[in-house]
Amino acid sequence: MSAIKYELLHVCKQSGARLGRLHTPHGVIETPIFMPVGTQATVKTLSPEELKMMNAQIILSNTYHLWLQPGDDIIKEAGGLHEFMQWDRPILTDSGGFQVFSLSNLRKITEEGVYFRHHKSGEQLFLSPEKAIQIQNNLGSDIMMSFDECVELPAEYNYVKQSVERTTRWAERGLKAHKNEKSQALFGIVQGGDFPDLRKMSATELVKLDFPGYSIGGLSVGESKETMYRTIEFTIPYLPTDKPRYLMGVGSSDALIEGSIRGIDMFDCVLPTRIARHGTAMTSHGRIVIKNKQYERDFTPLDHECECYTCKNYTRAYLRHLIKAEETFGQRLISYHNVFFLIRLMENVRQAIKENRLLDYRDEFFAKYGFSDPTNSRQF
RNA sequence: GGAGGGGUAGCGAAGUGGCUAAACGCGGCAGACUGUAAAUCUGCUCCCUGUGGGUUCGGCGGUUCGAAACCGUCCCCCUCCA
Repeated sequence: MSAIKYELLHVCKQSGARLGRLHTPHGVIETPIFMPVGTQATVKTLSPEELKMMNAQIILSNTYHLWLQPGDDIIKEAGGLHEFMQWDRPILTDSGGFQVFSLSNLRKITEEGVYFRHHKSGEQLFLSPEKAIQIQNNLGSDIMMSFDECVELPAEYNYVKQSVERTTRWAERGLKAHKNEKSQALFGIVQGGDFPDLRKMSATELVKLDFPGYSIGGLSVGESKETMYRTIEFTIPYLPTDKPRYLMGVGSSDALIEGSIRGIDMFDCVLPTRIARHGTAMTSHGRIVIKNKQYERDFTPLDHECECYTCKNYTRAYLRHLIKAEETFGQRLISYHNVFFLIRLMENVRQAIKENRLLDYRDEFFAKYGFSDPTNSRQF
């Protein structure tokens, strides 16, 4: 009895993309979907009300960060993460596996788990597959991730092979440690770098363990878009069609569309909120760096075709001013717009799947975006 | 009127004979950002431009092989005493 249930509603006749519904303890989400990231129990600068206004259906949070601060025991005592942060819709938590990658110079991997050195205090920390599950059980997320190693690309075949085997063993250990199977679903994470046989091995071994959903990890970590798409293509066939597939850490608009076409159901990414804070907006006509001088006297909206709160009320000149003056309101307005933009994009993708025209939609979107070279991610 | 301190690139501020077109900070202009060590990081910022050239350190005139730095003089600013 799994805590979640995936319902495949329709397959796009033109592209093969999947339209679905994922039933979770905190509600139903429509897939393919983009999940905004709220690492420290908040999507940076945005309130739960604002996320609801833009129709965010599920958000992501992080085991590693909440374990260190404020501590998962405190969140459990608060009544769980939903209650603690006042978000009553579904939450997915990452396991800390990405921190094995992003904090690579501060950690040491062993079979038992990973030793981290706290980046500020220098304190010695240890995270294991069991510990990651226990923390997520305390957080009470709807969907939890197995503790994995996210390997940087390019990588040595032999290293990736032993890493994948270890990640699979860790997944099995996590499954055994999981206490709340009825209220929380645990996903397995497929690794294997850009090697077809290792991805196959990873996927088939995890599928044997019968997880309620599968993530594809280890992508968007330095490889080309071409490699990423190819890797998705040769991984997906080994995943069951009656379970959700989650492509971890991917959130540029082109990759959301291309991923959906290849059968991905869920995406998450810090990109929209991070670049917003740094003064860049995603628009239907391409990325614009709002802090650039050319917008100094531009009294038009960020995106003429956008209906978000920011675009309905404020000008580029004002947003540029706020960002340059380091006013947090500017970061909020652009974060709001960027997340809205990706959520709306996925609504359009779902509609296109329903109408069996996702490939046409992709071409229209790319043409308008000013996208000419599909291997050049910089335009997104 | 007397005593002292100071004038360096858009601003602040190092530098007191060659390694200085001149540290550093700010500002400015660009770029990056993909399961968030990220309101962060990187580059450029006298002029023309090729890893080449041309003009600079208040003005003018000297000393020296060589000066932003030493000397003379003029201009301007600040502090204290009258």
